[in-house]
Amino acid sequence: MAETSKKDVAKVLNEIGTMMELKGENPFKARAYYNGARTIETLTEDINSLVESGEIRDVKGIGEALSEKITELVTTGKLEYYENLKEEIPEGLFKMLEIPGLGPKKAKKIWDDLDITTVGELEYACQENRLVDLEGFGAKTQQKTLDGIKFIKKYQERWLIDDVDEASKPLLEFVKNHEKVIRAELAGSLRRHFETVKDVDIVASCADEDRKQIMKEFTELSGVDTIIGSGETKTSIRLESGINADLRLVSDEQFPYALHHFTGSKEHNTAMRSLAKSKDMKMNEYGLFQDEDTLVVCETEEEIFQALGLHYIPPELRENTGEIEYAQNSEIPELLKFEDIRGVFHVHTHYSDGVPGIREWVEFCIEQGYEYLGITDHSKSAFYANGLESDRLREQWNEIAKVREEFPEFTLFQGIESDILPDGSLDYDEEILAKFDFVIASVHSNFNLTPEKQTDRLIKAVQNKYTTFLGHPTGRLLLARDEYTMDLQAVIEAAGETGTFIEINANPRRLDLDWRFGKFAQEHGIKTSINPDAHSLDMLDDIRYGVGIARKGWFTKENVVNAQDVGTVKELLQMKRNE
DNA sequence: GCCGTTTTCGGCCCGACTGTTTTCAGTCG
Repeated sequence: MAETSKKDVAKVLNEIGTMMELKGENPFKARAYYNGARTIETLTEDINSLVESGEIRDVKGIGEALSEKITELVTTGKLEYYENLKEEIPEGLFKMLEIPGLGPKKAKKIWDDLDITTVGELEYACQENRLVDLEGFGAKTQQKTLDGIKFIKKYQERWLIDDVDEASKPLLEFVKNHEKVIRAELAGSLRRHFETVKDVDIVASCADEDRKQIMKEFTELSGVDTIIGSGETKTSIRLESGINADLRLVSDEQFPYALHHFTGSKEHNTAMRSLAKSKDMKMNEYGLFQDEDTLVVCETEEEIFQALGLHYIPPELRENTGEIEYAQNSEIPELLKFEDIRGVFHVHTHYSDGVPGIREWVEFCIEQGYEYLGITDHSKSAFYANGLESDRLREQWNEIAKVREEFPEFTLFQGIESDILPDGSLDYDEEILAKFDFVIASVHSNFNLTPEKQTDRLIKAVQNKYTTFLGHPTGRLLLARDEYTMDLQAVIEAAGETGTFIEINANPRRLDLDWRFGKFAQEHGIKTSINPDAHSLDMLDDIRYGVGIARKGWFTKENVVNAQDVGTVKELLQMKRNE
């Protein structure tokens, strides 16, 4: 049977929702499909077993109709209802919805009245001035559509987190240090440490009379390419890098509510407003209100949560994946912090494809305040990365021995990033593997095996007694390549059973393990490690992004190997081999 | 289409902004 992943199911449900809107169905019906998609996407249980046992019907948000459709999809790999809908709706309409300012209603109108079904035809129709005559459309809408088409052609929608993070720093510094600004914070998906980010969001408070001046100076900062829009409450700019940034100014009284609102996620906010409503309160970006319009005064975000009977929810957890229920029961765990990180695994040297030498790495780690380092160059199958054959391996081991003598206070672990071959074996024999203090096993080739074979491959790799860590488990390259198709949950379960750790690769292109599996992994006894996969000294700082993703995955310090002291780490690295 | 500690029917988060209108619909976050 072909394995249907949660992602596949969510994608189908989302598309059904969109198609319903394009057909002009009851919008709440469409929303039920969107909600269902999100629910499935964030399930921690295995969808196949939920369907098999019929428990899928008990999941909140999945009713009679959705459970039947999901069951058909999972058991047969197809869904007739969806196939039929797709017959009705032209594919190009989906692309049309990516145009800013163009939603399902307008797309439907364009399709119905002009019989246009692709972005290309739409562009042509705008140039021929044919949109202006449509009911509810006008000259401005037509021009905006044309601009929007240009925009999606020219700019990508999302950025890697490090690019936006860098772009945000001078902006935030300017706003925070502005003499007229009272408080300022980052908001948006950057504050939530989402793996990709759309733009920089900054929320700040000031006196009403100072708004104009602050906004003006914000648009005049160096690096600003275009002013997209500027009012007294919101200013949007585009930086020379192509990244957009929004500054919102509110009164200091409104600041905590605005900060919470613009931090999101949208789904978290929706759930929070529902909760407020159930307590006869109303929540929006200006405040939390009871008895119609009496403000529940809160100085900070913490107090807003408190007013709703909730434990504080860190921004990283605000994805509506159960954090509100946990907060109601005061079960939000103490998440990993950057300061907890005590050592580093997974760096490359010039022996394979890295830049620094071994001594250079050790000196830099000591300078950064770390207590230990585990070097991992590529193994012999990684020809593209100058992987180490056994003679060069011995050369490296000799140098490691020397450096260890030079720095007796620092612990240098001798590791390797071993390729997982297509059959699941590692690419050195046991005799050599036993000489490493630890092994990171990673897939670097043959990404397109069948899901069954890929899953078996990874399970066999984690079952190898020498595999200490599974490296970048999903294999995704953000904004560039999807994850391998396989059953990651089965791999995580196998890792849990064998005492294998799973890294969080902190490289901003990877951020892998995907945070969505963090809770599931911990429930299966998995420890992680925040590994920079650094090829140069400056990449060591990527650990920050890895910590963000670990927090997003609900990881606590105790489940993070490189947050432990060196004595504990030595024991952890030996544990699996001694069994 | 989903849901229910006042409900199995009648709701379903909220407000700004834009552009189209002359009181509102659609889009967005």
